[in-house]
Amino acid sequence: MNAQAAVTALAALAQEHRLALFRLLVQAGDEGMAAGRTAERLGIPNSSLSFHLAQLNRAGLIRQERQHRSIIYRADYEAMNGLVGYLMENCCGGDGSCVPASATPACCG
Amino acid sequence: MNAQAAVTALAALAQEHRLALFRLLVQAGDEGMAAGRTAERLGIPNSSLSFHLAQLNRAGLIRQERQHRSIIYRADYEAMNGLVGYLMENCCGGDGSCVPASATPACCG
DNA sequence: CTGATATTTCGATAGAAATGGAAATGAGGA
DNA sequence: TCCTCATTTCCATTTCTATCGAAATATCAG
Repeated sequence: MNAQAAVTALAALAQEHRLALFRLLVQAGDEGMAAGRTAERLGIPNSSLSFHLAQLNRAGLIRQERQHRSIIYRADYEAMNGLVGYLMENCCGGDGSCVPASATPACCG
Repeated sequence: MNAQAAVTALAALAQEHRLALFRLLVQAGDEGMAAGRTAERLGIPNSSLSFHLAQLNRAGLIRQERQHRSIIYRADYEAMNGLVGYLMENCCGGDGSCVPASATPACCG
């Protein structure tokens, strides 16, 4: 994770619909969710949703996979963990007095 | 942490200079850093820096305290932890199969 | 091939955010 | 009080972003 990638990821998340979308996928887990289904759940037009999915994808926060006629989206947990780690990097001077390395945040890792 | 607050916080971090600024303060720890000193470190004009500090402050990610003629800024670790927790909330369906509650990310908490 | 379904691309409009110099504000020292 | 230092506010300009209907693309079933 570098500054540029982190800014891109944070910008992708810094929008009402995209944040809801990402959390929806985080909570959906391995199973993921089809694009159309997320549009239903969030109540926004398909074209808007597609735009937001593209942003999250470009930021590396989600992955897509075609399944029959649908495209299934999944959260990329590794990317999320990397972003969180970047924010907390060397917290309080990085002398280890603050957070033990073992407590580094990680989901599904 | 709610969606609105999270979007505000993420938007505050989704900018090259503000992200660098926030990480600088995270790494500075309890001691914090004066506004002018952060401008020096980041090499940006005071007026720009002040704008960015205000954004982070409005988002609740940093705190300020006057000390003599300077204003010392500090990262708000609790806010950061709250934001991270919000992103990971109910990860993978929230059945606990993914992240044990004890591994919830936390810095200085 | 034809029709149906799922998703993305296009395009125009409207709104929000970053920038930095100059001036204003606020606090402390002599 | 007067001066200096630290920080913020103001302002105009420029650039980036969200929105969503309509049309285009892609996959599959029959």
